[in-house]
Amino acid sequence: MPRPLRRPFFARDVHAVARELIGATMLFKGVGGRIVEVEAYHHTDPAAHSYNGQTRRNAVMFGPPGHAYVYRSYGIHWCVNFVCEEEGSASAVLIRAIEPTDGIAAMRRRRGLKDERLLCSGPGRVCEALGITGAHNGLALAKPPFALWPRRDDVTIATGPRIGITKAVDLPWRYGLQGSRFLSKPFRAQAAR
DNA sequence: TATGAGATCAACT
DNA sequence: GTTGATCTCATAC
Repeated sequence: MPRPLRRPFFARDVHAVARELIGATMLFKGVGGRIVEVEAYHHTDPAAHSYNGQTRRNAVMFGPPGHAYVYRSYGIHWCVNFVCEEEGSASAVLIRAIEPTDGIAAMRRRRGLKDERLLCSGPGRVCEALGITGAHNGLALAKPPFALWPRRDDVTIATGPRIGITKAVDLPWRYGLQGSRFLSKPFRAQAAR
């Protein structure tokens, strides 16, 4: 078994971390799977929550790397990020999609769905399927209930513009597993196939 | 396949 | 009062 991902893994450039998370395994209370889609956000990026400085909501982003930043999206959903770089850098990787491998029955129950493909194909869906809420904001990723493992296989990474934002819309900071059926949305090169 | 409405909360103007 | 790092369901084509 490979060593779990710990704080030094996250204390690096947010884009490097984002790329390396593709294919990595993420579990929450034993439920989860293979990360297939993420987006990178940096405090110099107008689309990032940390762009305009620290607030109560985004405080975790300004803290040490290797922690979970969970926020409410559109008043309805929860979305989880992994804090990266050094303390104060306020950069994070948004987890957008997972290929379910562990605890699929629990995910189906929480999501009220049969289709495995739709269990975790979007940031709000990931949190609902894994049971992540604002109560988990600020938790360390290196210990329970989180468990993270590096990828063991070779992957082809697709990049493209991020989804659902209105600022810095052209920056290609969305990263995904090329050809995965569990993406929230296909990448352009793949769609043109 | 594509577009639109509604749900609902915290930050910000 | 407006706006989102969203998702689901309904209706139209």
